[in-house]
Amino acid sequence: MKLLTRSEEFVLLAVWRLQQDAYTLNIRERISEITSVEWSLGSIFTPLERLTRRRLLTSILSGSTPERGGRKKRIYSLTPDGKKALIRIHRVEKAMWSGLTEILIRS
Amino acid sequence: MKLLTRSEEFVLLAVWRLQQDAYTLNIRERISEITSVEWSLGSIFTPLERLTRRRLLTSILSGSTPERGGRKKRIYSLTPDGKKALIRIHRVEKAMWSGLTEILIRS
DNA sequence: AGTCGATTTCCAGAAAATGAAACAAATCGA
DNA sequence: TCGATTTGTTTCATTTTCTGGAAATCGACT
Repeated sequence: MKLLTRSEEFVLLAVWRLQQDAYTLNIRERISEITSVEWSLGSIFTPLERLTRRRLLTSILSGSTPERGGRKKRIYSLTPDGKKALIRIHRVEKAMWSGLTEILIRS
Repeated sequence: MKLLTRSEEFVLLAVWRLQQDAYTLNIRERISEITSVEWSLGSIFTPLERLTRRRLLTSILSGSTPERGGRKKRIYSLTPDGKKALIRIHRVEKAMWSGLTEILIRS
């Protein structure tokens, strides 16, 4: 199985963190905040779609909220495979950085 | 400035770790080992080229070794910008994972 | 010269990322 | 009720990256 790309990883992490608030616009905002980079809608929606197709994510259409413009949101959530993929990339990243962190940052 | 892609990150880390032994074939082997995934030559060479073009890496042609077939290797090394990029992605990853690591792995 | 082996470099097709625009549905106010 | 406004999703064309494999290099050996 392939490793997650960067945006796949970020999208999965944001979904995990946002729980029942995990819909496209929120996910994008969260990722933009944390990375200090502007992410366009396409850059979030494309991986969301792909991850759903591969069954690392599922989604349901929520009821609409009574705010102005508050239409139905598509709420995403992690599948067991999504969690596994996150755990795997986390392990690989850790191994890849092992021993280098302190040295690099001090140098 | 853009964030590093996954393969860019891995390539930079491998170069950093391998020091004077950081040439294409070695880099590929190292990354394949740690990730448990087969990386083709193209998958390593392409980011090496791109990172060099962007001045996150430099390279020199080493003297050849006296083994049979031992032609000159191209040895890569990190530039200050390369180190900065690594530090940056590390910070972002840390923020992105903050608080989630234990929960995810236990769940 | 010819062959072998280590290594680099090129290339074409596939996949992913990007930015912008189109589409949809709910609310509000005149 | 109708149009303007707001929140949200989806589509699309273009560019950038990734991928696997094949070709080109070049030193060493015979």
